[in-house]
Amino acid sequence: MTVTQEVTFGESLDHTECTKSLMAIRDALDVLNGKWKLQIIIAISSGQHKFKDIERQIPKITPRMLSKELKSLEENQLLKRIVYDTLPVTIEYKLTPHAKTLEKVIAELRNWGALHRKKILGR
Amino acid sequence: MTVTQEVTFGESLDHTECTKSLMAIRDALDVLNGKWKLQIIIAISSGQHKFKDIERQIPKITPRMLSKELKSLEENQLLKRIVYDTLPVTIEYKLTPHAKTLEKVIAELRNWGALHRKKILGR
DNA sequence: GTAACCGGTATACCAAAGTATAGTGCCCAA
DNA sequence: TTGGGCACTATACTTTGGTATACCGGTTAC
Repeated sequence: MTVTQEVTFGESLDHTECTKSLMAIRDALDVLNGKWKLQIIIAISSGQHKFKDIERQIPKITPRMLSKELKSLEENQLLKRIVYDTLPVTIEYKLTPHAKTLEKVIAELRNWGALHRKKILGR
Repeated sequence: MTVTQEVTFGESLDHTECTKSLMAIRDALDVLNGKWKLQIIIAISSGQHKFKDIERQIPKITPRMLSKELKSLEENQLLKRIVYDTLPVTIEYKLTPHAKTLEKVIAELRNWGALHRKKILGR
């Protein structure tokens, strides 16, 4: 005998628990959101640490957006701006260990995104 | 002896692989993005299936946004709009099994979001 | 000295996302 | 018959996100 099972989402949570979860999820999404953040993270991860190098690696990004997004990522402690006391000063952007903790999230997003793509484009 | 380890992001990927991954991640983020989508999913998951009921459960949402977001979620096959041939017609929004597959992603986002919150607000 | 590179900032603009407010057509109950 | 609920849509507006273009001060290479 087959009955239509209600599709629910995780265990039901009481109101405050639910609000807390929602805030956490929003926080995570906000950190990753924006047209360029992921590409910047990838560029740095792939070995580009200088402003101009990152700019060159990401097609069409403007210095304004790069500057903005670097600041946002730094505020979120995903990267650190390091000033070397050379002449002229050199500046490097490096991912922090905290950025590393994003890996699992990103892997899940990638997996689901790929699954979703198949689903929508008709396997 | 301690050396500063380079923080990299997953295994390095070649360019096409990387672009594919990026697209998948973007797809996933886009599905969840928007101020109201998660709350709508939660409302439906928690048993509200009618337009007005969902609207009442989500404070401050306007019917315009609810309508838009429901359409977006339906396009992404996360929910289905079911029209019952009653008088007057009743309409119900139900999550699909595909929505269920989002659970792991959302759990990861929630976990990381909570971790991040602690990190930023100074444990 | 002047042209070019680095690491950005400033100003103006444009487009997407979200809000506010009102109104539609249908049904039903009093 | 009129007032209310349901499931929305329409129009106008504001806010946020992103683009385009130009420029800045300091440093080196010619």
